[in-house]
This record gives sequence, C-alpha cells and structure tokens, in this order.
Amino acid sequence: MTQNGIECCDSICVHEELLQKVNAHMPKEEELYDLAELFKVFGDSTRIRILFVLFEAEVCVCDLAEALQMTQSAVSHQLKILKQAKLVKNRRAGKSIFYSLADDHVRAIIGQGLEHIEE
Amino acid sequence: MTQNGIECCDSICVHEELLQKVNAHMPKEEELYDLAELFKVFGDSTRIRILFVLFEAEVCVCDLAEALQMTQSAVSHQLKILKQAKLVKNRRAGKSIFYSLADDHVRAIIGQGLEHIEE
DNA sequence: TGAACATATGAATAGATATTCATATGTATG
DNA sequence: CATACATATGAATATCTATTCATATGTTCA
Repeated sequence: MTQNGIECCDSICVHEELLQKVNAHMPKEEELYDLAELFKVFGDSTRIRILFVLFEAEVCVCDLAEALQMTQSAVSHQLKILKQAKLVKNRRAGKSIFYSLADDHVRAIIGQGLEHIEE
Repeated sequence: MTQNGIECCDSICVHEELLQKVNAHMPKEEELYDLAELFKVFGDSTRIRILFVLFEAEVCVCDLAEALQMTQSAVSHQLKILKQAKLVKNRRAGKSIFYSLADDHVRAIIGQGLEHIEE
C-alpha cells in the first residue's frame, strides 16, 4: 500500500469502498439485461436502415422491402424484433400493415450514436 | 390505385416519391455499419455492467473483475471491445492499467436507453 | 537479472442470431 | 366461397460472439 492509498491490485487491497459504491449504484440484474437487449436491437444495420426509413414516413412492409432491397420475409422478421422492443408500432390498412416509429427515444438514441461516431 | 393514392402494394404502385426521399436521407453504407457496430457494443450486459462501474470511478482491471465477479481474461477481452469503440480510455500506473469513460456520450446513450425501458 | 504480479491475447467452444425457404394467417374482391 | 395478395412465422443453416484456458507481454522490485 502506498501513501495515497490508490495502489492496486493485491487481493489484500482491493478497493472495498469503491466496490460498495458500485454495488449501491448498479441497476438490478433485470434492468441491465433489458438495457443490453434494447441496444442489441439497434446493433444490426438492417434494423438501423429500417428505422431510418421510418424517420421519413409511415411505411408498409412491401415498400420497406423494396426500399431496402430485401426479402419480405427478412424485413418482417426484423420488424417483429423492433416491435417487441417497442421501437416501432403498426396499424393495418386493408391487406397492408403500416409501420411507424413508436416514440422519440428512437431518434434520440440514434442521434446520440451518430454524434459519437462522427467525432 | 385508390382516390387518395396511398394504397399499397402492387409492384405497379410502389411509392416512388417515398423511395426517393428515403434514399436522399439514408446515411452511407459505412455510416450505417459503424452505427450498428457502436450499438452492438452496448448490446451486451457484461459491457453495460463495466460501463456502470466506470460511471463511479476510474478502475483497474482487477478491481473490475472483482466488482463484476468475472475472470480477468473475460473483462480484458470486453475492455478491448469498449476501447476500440472509443467508449473507454485507459492509462497505465505501474503494473496496473486504469480504465475510465472516454466521453459523455456513453452516459447520454445509456441514459436514453434507460428512459426507454422504464416506460 | 529473475521472480512475482497485472494485463493482454490467441485459439477453441458453446450459444446466439440474421437470412432463406416453405408455408400459414388474414384480408379484399370478384 | 375461391382466389389473389400482403404479411407473419417456423425450421434450418451459416455466421458471429462471449467466455474459457493457456500463454505472452510488460512492469516492479529485490
């Protein structure tokens, strides 16, 4: 242990205070898991592209597939994931189903992400 | 085609205007990819937990391992990923290496994520 | 310099995931 | 009601990824 007391890492001198502070502020297991699951949804360029389309307008599945040059099935699978994460919502109009952004968190999160990578 | 012109989805009547608008605003392939890569880094509960520890203080690897009850190796591998994404930085102090948050985007992004899941 | 310690890293493995293909569900229309 | 169309979904596969294990790198100190 040195004068300032911040020396590391003998098992004897693990920083107990720090560990207690960390444990006090660490979210619960479930919240951490949900948070990771949410970001996982943003962590795929196909889904990111879908979200960028929805930034422009409410769109039906077949237009999404056309816009992104993807299979209807692939788009549909990803839309399901986006919907489960409550990032998009949909409504039926005849045979078609139109998707749109669920709320403004999507823009906010992607906006922050863009800021970070554009440094 | 119906009166209002927003009927979908015969190949004949894909919404050309929409597609053009989408293409005009869609980021480049590389930017989309980088964005997805960034969120992928947030999309793992181990890395989220590491970031929450770093919210409290600058910490060495062995304390991180202790705090999270993980192998030094596992922590080190994840720290590498966080560093590549420029979410954390490090400095050497003797034998130890201390990690800390690279900038405030990390807090902002996680904050937005927390807001979303807490609805 | 050599021993002990803190961290990094490569290879291997087990588990997760995006797309494809085939098909089911649900809706409008003749 | 039967057909065509738009979307959803289950299974299979190929790819990716987090952890583990063994070991390498880099630092301190005697």
